[in-house]
Amino acid sequence: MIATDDRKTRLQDAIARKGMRYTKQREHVFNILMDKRDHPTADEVFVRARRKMPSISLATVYNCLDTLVECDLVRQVHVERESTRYCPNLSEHAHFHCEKTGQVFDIDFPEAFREGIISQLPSGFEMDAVDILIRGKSN
Amino acid sequence: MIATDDRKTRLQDAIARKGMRYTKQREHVFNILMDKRDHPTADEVFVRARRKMPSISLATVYNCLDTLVECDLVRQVHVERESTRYCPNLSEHAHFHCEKTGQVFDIDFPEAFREGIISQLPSGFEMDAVDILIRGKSN
DNA sequence: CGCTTATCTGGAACCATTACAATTAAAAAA
DNA sequence: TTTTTTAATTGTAATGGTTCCAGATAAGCG
Repeated sequence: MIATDDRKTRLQDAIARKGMRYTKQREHVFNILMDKRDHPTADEVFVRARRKMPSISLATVYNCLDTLVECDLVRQVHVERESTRYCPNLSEHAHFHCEKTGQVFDIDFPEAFREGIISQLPSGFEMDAVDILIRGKSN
Repeated sequence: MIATDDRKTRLQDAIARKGMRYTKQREHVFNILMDKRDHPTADEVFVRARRKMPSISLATVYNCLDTLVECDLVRQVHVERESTRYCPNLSEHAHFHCEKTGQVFDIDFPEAFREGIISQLPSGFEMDAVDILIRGKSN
């Protein structure tokens, strides 16, 4: 299908741009993140990956995830010191962590926020990125 | 001195309120955090603590820090998945993480921000707290 | 097709934190 | 004050997520 072709092309381009190699493992891990955008941990990705690729190793899953982050295709999400989660949503957004279920949700946040935060910085501080984690309960 | 007395009273009250016991170790660890508000890790607190109390153990430092968090006297600060840091600033603020030096700074943020974030939440989401981490370079 | 070298793999190593069991010491009771 | 109770401290072992390593495999260029 066209959507899947686009995805593959995007992955190929991003990897080529960094001078790295296209591998089945990288493609498979990327597809897992794109198919179910539920902020899985490396271990959860490993479990899903093995279903269609039983020979993949946990080390490779970590390697692939690092590569995807490096290629700006996915982002890491940190909740306290829990296992790192992975998020393929590249638009600027915050994360909501439900204290009851442990789930993580994407929350859009207005453009104005970024500016507001920057305007609050003392001189001499230069911002590269903001991570906003909202803790609470959903439903 | 009066300032130190106030501090001690505050610690005693907070601990008593939770029905816990006042110990030299807890007092010592609390003083370390209050004296130099530079967001130390448990290990850094351990190093400082041993200078005046050579017999204190790392396990105790972790226990004391947990207690202080429990008693709402200090807060944990998380930067990516690095070691947990501890912050005695209880007012609502963000943290700035300098990518060059690794230092963490407190950044005030306007009341309006909290409201703004809450107003952005879809219905069914209830916020307890927000953690804002600004990544960038200072000086 | 062959060659070079990045990537993959399984397992060992690492590091922050937690768990545990024995010892010590708050602080309540006598 | 002394005794008693039991929470807190201590040193060490265990845990869990992640990284490191060395050998095997496979991209992708010529």
